[in-house]
Amino acid sequence: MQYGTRGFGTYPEVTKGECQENRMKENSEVFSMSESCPIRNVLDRFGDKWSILVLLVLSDEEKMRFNELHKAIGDISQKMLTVTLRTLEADGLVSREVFPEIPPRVEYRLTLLGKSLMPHIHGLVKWAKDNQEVIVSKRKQYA
Amino acid sequence: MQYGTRGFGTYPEVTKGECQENRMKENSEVFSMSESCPIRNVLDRFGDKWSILVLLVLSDEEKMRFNELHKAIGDISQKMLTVTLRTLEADGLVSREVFPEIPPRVEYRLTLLGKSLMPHIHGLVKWAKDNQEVIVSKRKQYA
DNA sequence: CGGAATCCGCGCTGATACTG
DNA sequence: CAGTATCAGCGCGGATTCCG
Repeated sequence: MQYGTRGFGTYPEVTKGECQENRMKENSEVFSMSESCPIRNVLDRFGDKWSILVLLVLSDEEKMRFNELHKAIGDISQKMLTVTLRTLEADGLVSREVFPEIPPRVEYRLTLLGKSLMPHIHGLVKWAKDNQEVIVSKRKQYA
Repeated sequence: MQYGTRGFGTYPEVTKGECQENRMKENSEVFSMSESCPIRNVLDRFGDKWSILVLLVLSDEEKMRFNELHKAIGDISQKMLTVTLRTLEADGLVSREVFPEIPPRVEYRLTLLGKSLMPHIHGLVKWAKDNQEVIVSKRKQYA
């Protein structure tokens, strides 16, 4: 089992590197910007195991209940679904509405901010779909 | 330190869920497709800590040597840079050319496949740049 | 210069049990 | 139904050392 398969693990104080200016040249798009770069601060949020999947599933329906999401994704644990949703909510990408009923009902939906992100996610997914076979085969060839 | 900050950790046999059909509705874009979905198989590769950053840096120059990449990224360890580059190479996104000289010289560059991915990455980065302040502030508000 | 190899700690993840 | 709480384990990532 070589590395690179996935994932993180430890992650102590590494990001203190404040994105290191990244000295992007004329291509510009200077990342640094004061204390923290968007790549580390924002994109890392989708580097977790489930965020993108949750966003994709949510983008298919106007609103979804907790268990709808759970079934739609399938192999996510309750805990991680909760954690992922909370994070997305904290970032303002997903809204959470609790209905004071019994049994409880909670509806999740994308916020406007969340919706504004989706085109880019879908672009990435389309690329992934278009190229996954090539990539998988290359991956096998690779000694 | 609450969860959601980042990262993975253990990751044993989870992906066996073969993307669970994901029953995408009329919005279509059926993911499943036989044995594995592109999201899990391809996008997960960029969920690691460095891949996107390496691709971005590489997209700025036609070719880069190992230590150029190392300096450009700044706070990546040699090991992780090597691992990341090897993975990207295995996936066919980056090419690696070794020059039989002393001292050794190795040049990395994006392949055509890698270049075809960049527009989507840049789209994501632009979104992140445009919205990072909002997100960071929302994150702070969130109790 | 550009790695390879090794060791090891930290914290995310999943499982399980419990609750209003 | 929609969570919360607790816990243990494992694998990622960093640091270090060595090499051609």
